[in-house]
Amino acid sequence: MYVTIPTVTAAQSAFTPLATTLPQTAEARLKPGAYLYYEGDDVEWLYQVTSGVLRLTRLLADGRRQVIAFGYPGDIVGFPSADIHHTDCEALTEVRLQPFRRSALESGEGDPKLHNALLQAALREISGMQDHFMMLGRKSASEKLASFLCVLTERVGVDLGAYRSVTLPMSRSDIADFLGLTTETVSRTFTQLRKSKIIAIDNIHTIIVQRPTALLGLSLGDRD
Amino acid sequence: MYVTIPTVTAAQSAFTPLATTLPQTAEARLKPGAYLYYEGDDVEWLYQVTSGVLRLTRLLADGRRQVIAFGYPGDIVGFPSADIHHTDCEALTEVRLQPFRRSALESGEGDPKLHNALLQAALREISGMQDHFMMLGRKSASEKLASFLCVLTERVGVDLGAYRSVTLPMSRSDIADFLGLTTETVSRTFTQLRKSKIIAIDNIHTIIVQRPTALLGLSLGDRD
DNA sequence: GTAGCTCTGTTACAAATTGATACAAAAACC
DNA sequence: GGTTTTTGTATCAATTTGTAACAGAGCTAC
Repeated sequence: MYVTIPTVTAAQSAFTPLATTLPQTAEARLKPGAYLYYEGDDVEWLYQVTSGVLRLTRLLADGRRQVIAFGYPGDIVGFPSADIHHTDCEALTEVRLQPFRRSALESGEGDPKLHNALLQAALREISGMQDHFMMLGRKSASEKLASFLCVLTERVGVDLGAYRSVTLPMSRSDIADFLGLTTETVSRTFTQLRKSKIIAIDNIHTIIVQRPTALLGLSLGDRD
Repeated sequence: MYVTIPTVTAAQSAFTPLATTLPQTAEARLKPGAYLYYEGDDVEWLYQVTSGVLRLTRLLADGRRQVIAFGYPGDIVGFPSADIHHTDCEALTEVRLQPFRRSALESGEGDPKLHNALLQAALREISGMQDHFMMLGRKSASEKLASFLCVLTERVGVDLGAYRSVTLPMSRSDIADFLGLTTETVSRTFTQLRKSKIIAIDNIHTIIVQRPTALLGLSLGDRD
């Protein structure tokens, strides 16, 4: 899951199971904190998230960390490069996954439809990452956090009548490492959004969006 | 072309023409300033850069710009998502290109080897972009510019005996928009590198790397 | 060729944003 | 329930940006 232009991203990423005519491999399950794979591991499987949330990270030698993506239902994770994984992948919640053999992407023998679905997912991944470049390189702290909350709200938010609620299973430092900020800046920006009554913080992992239009405006760069 | 860990990136990206048993489509040529495609165009072709340099950009509604990548010899550009291009692509120099029909990537009929080569290029693209996330999100201005110069030096630098020279066909603002900085910061950082005798600036588009090891150190986060 | 113009790049200084540090409060974990 | 970890907030510092002035390269017209 990547973030820049909330409405566009949200629309295309609804959960659709990948089409295949073959019998599916049995579903995999992960408990919170469990790792699906590590950077450097050989790639044997790709996975489509069925339920729950994954976190993909990369580390620099000096300990700096970048969260590459969060894996939400419908997302495909585990694309190989030179046969190996290039991120760590950890479950943030209970996660259910549909595994696909790497050969389903790379050889296409057996099931051309599945092959094409995985290829299209890889191409969508490239486009989504390009969006995220814009976010990391050119957006301010408040634009970044507003974009993040907008996309999550549209994609996995719950309708509460007047408002909308969204659950954030990740920590503040996960959000910071995803958006290229420090945890303090994330915290400060949450507080600003709360004080301007755009959001309410029900508890640390539950945000109520009170003024979605204002949040969208902020994400697009309207001045506070 | 993406940038984070100089040595790794440089090694894998030497120019290798994609293997195909079919007759090749005639080479395409672009003059400096010519556009290969625009954001929103239908994708009919992918291209491998044979010689010259391309610049891929995305724009935000308010005019902010992100340079997504520079296309150097060996790079594949034009991966579609939802059938359309998601960046503008302009030639910075005279460019020669080998076109491949989009169907060579997507259907694979005709030439399985070419299909696989294009797929592997797409997967390398994903990994390269993940590297670049780290750069945009977690590196300082001097680390960014040092990384950029390191990668370019290794990939397209010219050996001058003791030193190494590299040509930068792009403008300072292109570099800024690639690294998520302002042109002033890029300019100031060039000056710092010059004053500390790590590089010399022969002319605006030609850099001499005098102390490659110091440059590599800077790119990895060693304190000035 | 060259005078004048435009665009790009450099530099200095002020301002703003973000980051670092410290500590209190809240939450999560045994 | 006590300990550890995470989060929030404040203050201060550092980095980066914004502004502005100027230098210089390249282009055009003459």
